[in-house]
Amino acid sequence: MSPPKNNYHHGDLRKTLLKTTAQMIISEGLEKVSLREVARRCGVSRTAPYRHFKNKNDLMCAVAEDGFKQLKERYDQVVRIDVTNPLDRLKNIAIAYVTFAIENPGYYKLMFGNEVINQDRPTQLLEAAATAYSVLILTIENCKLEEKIPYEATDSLANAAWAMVHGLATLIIDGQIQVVESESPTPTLLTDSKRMPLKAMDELIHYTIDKIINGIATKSD
Amino acid sequence: MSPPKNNYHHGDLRKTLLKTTAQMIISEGLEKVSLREVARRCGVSRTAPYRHFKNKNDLMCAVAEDGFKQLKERYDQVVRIDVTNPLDRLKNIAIAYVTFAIENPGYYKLMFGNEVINQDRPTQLLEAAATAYSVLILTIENCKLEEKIPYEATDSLANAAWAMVHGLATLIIDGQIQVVESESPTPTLLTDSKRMPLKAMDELIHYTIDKIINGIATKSD
DNA sequence: AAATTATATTGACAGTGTCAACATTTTTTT
DNA sequence: AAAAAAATGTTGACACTGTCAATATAATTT
Repeated sequence: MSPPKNNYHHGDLRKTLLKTTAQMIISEGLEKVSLREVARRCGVSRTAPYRHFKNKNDLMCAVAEDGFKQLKERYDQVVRIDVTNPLDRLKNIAIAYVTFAIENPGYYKLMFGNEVINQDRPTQLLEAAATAYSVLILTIENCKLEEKIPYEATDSLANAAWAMVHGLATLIIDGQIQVVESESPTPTLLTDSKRMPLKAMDELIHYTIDKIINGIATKSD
Repeated sequence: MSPPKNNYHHGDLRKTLLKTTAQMIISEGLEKVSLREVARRCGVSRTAPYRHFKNKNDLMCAVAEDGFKQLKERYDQVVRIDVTNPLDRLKNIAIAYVTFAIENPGYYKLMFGNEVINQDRPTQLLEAAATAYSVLILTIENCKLEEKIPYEATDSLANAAWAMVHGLATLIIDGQIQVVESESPTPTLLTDSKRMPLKAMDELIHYTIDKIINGIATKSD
């Protein structure tokens, strides 16, 4: 109620914990996030977070939930764009997905990996994930209606499409396909094919997504 | 030289450490592997491993190297199989890749993630990875020669193919696409599309790989 | 036999997540 | 308004982790 506060009770710790964790993921990286360090940065003791979250997993799940909402936001922006061919919308969704991963690698690993978050995920998180996923489902269903995609099970199509863009995203953010500034001046090994300049990286993304859409749009048998 | 040994010097610790680490990855899971526990199981003190490996990263890299050799072995087995259409060989490679990941999730995450292994990987590891990768390269080049794949840059084609199967593999082993025993009796949420019986999982793998091959085999523009 | 090298050990430090026990503040109930 | 209850925060402790320095022992070389 009164602004100065007694300084024992923080006042809005839950929100501050979430914000601080998000900032740490963005600037320091997901693996650097520790409950103790987050608490430290909130100016609070090591165990204070336990009054607002069951444990670290619980806190991270809440952050991941927000991540899915952000991703959904991007999807919505894409869906608003008019397209003549619904496959273009599917392609735009794919690009938005990979772009999100590249711009928020920490968030992405948190949301789609299970190194930080374990398997018991709260309903809210599952719902946020499902909500984002539903955009893909709807987009695919629309493609089917306009006969741009074979009339196969939407779930299978969605899983396949998801798997493919997920692979592209993770390979890039895990540094398996490396981005370098210019043409690599030191051709050391055969692994050079995985190191490529920024422009080439962008080309690879579009190239791969084209292949993905092609694959999805082709009947499989 | 003499079999009984003095029991202070282990005798063959390096090899034992590698074997024990591999066993732990397989039975306990990658994230459960700690240097101290490995040492414990080898009946040796916490810091003994440091006489044989620079640090934990170095040990894990050596294990990962072996993983790439195992993967290469599987590729070689696949390549020995005769096919009329070279695309079938590419498909078999893809299946071998995903199967390896599902059967050895710990190894796979070690090899293709960067949670355990950091970015400075020894040359030997890079070489083992490149050797396995070269099988994919050769298979693709063969497809191009027989005009089953458009004549685009092999690197781009390989990266695209790799990304797609990598996504399928990681989604499965990270439990994002769940395997359940029977038809799920409790239809809780929309997320049900991701939980599927074992047979369906196998079908999804083949289905997705078909899509991937289709995509690769289609000219992109 | 002596010196050197390889190998293994204990002690220590700075981290981590999480629990129990305790303190303080806020809210609710009497 | 006073008392009880609930919410929120703190310190101490435990069992882990990776890694370093200093030390001890065994094997090898000189």
